[in-house]
Amino acid sequence: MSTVRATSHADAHRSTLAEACRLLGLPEVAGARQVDTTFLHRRLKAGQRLTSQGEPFEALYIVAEGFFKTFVADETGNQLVLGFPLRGDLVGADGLCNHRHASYAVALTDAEVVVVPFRSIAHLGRSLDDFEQLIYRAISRELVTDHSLRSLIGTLGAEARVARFLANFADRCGKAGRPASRITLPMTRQEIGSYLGLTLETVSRAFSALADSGLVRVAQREVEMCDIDQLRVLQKLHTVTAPRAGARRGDRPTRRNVTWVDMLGAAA
Amino acid sequence: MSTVRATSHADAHRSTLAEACRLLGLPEVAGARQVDTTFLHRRLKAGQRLTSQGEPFEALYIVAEGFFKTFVADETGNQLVLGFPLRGDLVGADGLCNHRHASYAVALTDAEVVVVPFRSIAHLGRSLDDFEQLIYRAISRELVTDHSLRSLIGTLGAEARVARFLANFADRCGKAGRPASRITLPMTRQEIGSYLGLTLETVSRAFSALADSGLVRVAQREVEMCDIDQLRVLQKLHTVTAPRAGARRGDRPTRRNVTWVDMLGAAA
DNA sequence: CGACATTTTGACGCTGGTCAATATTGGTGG
DNA sequence: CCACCAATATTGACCAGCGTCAAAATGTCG
Repeated sequence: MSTVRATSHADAHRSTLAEACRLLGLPEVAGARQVDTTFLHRRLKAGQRLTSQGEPFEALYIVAEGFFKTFVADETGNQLVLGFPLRGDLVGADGLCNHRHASYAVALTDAEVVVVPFRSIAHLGRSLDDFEQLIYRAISRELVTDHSLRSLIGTLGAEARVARFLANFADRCGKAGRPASRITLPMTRQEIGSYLGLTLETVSRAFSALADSGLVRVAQREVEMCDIDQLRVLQKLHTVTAPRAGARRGDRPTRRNVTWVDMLGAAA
Repeated sequence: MSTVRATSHADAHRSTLAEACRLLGLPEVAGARQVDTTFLHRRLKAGQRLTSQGEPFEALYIVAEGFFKTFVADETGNQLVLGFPLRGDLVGADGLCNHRHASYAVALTDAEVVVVPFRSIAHLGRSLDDFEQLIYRAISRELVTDHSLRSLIGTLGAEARVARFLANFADRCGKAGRPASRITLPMTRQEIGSYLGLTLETVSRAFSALADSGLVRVAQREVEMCDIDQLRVLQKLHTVTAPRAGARRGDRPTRRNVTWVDMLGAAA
């Protein structure tokens, strides 16, 4: 169940309403099976846009595979990252308000989404009143996650933000059916920084600090979570921590060339 | 719960669906006049709670009069302010997701809300399919405002945050039918700071700095906006220097974020 | 009038932004 | 296959914005 949802046979390009419920992680709506409505899928390659700020709102999207980033662009053109949707997340809900998308959504990897057309939202509810509740709850969940992010940015220090971001992202990867302990980040340090309200340098330093304290192993975008629970609760992690078992940084400059596989082998 | 009963007796006011639309500032739904459904009002005194984190979700609320603050409380008990809803704003949408309220809503002044019961959301849509769109758009608007706040906190300095907060709050007061140039803040400095991710001292200093530069006049909670447009676009205001268009904190040179432009171009 | 909450202002230190140099990766062409 | 280049990551040095601690001023309510 790693890739495309098993929509029976060859054409895997459509999803039933019941499958959409499971994908969202919400309890299946009553009577979903009687409805023969199916939703079209859409594939995107890395770098492709799904929505654009200001463009007419046509549909909601449920991520079925791959990673996205959503962001707004201010007047000067630089972007502020709002989130990193992955499998099971809703994309495009901010377009309902003015019938115009209020943010960009770009695929960070090859991806696939379930397309929920605006017409379906408007009319399917007439024949199936549980469907609307599904959408309500999905949008409402967006609000809740947004608020928890606000508490992250508003109160915590840089290292704690990065730590919780990693724990949160790993959890979501786990729920999406991927291994949660070893992840490959689909986004750059700059994008993480924009998301957390930090600069890319600070993010990089935070990664190093977390690695020094043994909570994670980092090699570029490959991250292994050594102590997820600690990451999740981390409030403060000062610079100079206790000497950790393992390689001390700085004693072998050229030893840095260890690959990701090498590190895993050495640890075992 | 008991408070509902307490205020529901006798002279409690009611609103029609069309009135709710006007209150929300959204285009009136077609066929709204044919429906005889009316929504009960509920009055609150200053300090009274409208929703509580964790309590069962029963209804959405549209603020008709007065000011609120919404906040979440972490494990240690101190609160993080999420927003300051006033007339026309939706309150309680984060409860749709898990049928439990995810935040507190407390009246900062004597207030009045329109109660939209959960049952109405679920069943009225059947008989009037435009009604659900009204709720969709109201919730979606919450998302959009949340995102704009994120950009505020993530990128701007303390004085710019306070300046834009004042401009934004004044605008909303204007839309709510109050004079926008002279407002009485219903919240404390600490609550503003929590909302903006700052300490109360920093908020106070920002007020003084803005007053020194002549953009506002501040006397405790009485604020007079002398130059709202300047406040709205303020990005940096160091000390007593004239407001010059300089680089904002957290900004990077334009050449460094060519990535998203490339992405947009490539994806088109 | 007195106790308390809120606000203002000051001094100091640390976190994190800024500038800068280097290392690593990935892609392209000779 | 290797040289070359752009994008990304890492690390260091510097310092300023904002949090922290502290005290005084102003406002509020009994």
